[in-house]
Amino acid sequence: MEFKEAKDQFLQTWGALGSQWGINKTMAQIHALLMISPDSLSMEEVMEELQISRGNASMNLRGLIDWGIVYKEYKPGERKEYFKADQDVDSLARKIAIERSKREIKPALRVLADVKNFNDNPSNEAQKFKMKTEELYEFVSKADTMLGKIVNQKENWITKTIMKLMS
Amino acid sequence: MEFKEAKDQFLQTWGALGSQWGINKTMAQIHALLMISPDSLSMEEVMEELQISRGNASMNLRGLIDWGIVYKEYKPGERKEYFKADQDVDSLARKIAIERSKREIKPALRVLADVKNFNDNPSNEAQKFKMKTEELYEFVSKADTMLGKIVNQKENWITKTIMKLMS
DNA sequence: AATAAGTTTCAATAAATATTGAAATTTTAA
DNA sequence: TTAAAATTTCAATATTTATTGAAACTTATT
Repeated sequence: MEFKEAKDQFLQTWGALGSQWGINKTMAQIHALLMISPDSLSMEEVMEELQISRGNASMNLRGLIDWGIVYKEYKPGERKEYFKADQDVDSLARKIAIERSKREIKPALRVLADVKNFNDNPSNEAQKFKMKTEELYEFVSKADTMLGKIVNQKENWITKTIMKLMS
Repeated sequence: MEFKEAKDQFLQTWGALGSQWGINKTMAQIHALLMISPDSLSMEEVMEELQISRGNASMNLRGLIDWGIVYKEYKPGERKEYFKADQDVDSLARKIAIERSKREIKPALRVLADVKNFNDNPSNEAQKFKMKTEELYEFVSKADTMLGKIVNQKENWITKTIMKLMS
């Protein structure tokens, strides 16, 4: 396989993976592109490489900056902005995990906490509901804690986690 | 909050959570509904409760059965089919994890394994690409292993994992 | 074997999401 | 200031994904 071909396939695959794990396709692709680029890239270069519009590039670059995984860079004597990705693979995963917990899991937990305390009602159906929602609340809550624990170990968290799980 | 209201809100929330974690909204809602129901439900009942069409109910029930988290039940003297969910919360999460690994992570890994061995090329860009794709391959591969380890502990895997991560 | 009850399929449609492109805005250099 | 360069915004459009509903099919009953 030639380099150009390999690169394109990589960008496609990483985009698809990203869109399945909570960040959209273009965002994942831009991030991937910046990751593998030796130098920081201008918006033009990103547009060109991924064949996307200016608006799309602008919005998704901002998105990545909001997520804290891409940074702006200014080159001396140059007017335009350049972008570079956080070089650390782990930090991408960590930030996705944190963000998803905040945006999805925590809000869902609040609702679960709420509904499991509905005005009591002695019917069989209501009793089972209470039981199950309590169980689900516990489960989601534990899963969220687990995610936090995995991801908050400072470095090499995947390796560390696997090690601990060996025992 | 009244029971009916609590139930509806629960079904909504669980559906939203599901759709963010790789199973579609209706599927997650049907599963949730079956989980909290004391008795198994007919397709009619599912349609009625969630206000969805027959086709939708049929396809998503089949999907849940394919995933192995919902079962058909036949009541003596009754012609229609009834459905009940696996009562175990853990098994839902376990099956989602297994399925996602199989459908998304493993295929992506195959591509990564492939592209990182492109026909070598001494340019700076190509060298960095090689380095990063190798790194990403390692990362995804470890993450997949970790997911497998977490989920393959037989019972109480979340609790066990949290315990191990405490040390 | 005919018919009614129940289920599945799938083309058509709707809903949700992502992308474009050009006008409006902001920034910088002369 | 002014004007060119760069970026952002957002209504229009395209794409993707989910849902409907009715015809086709399957299964059970008489």
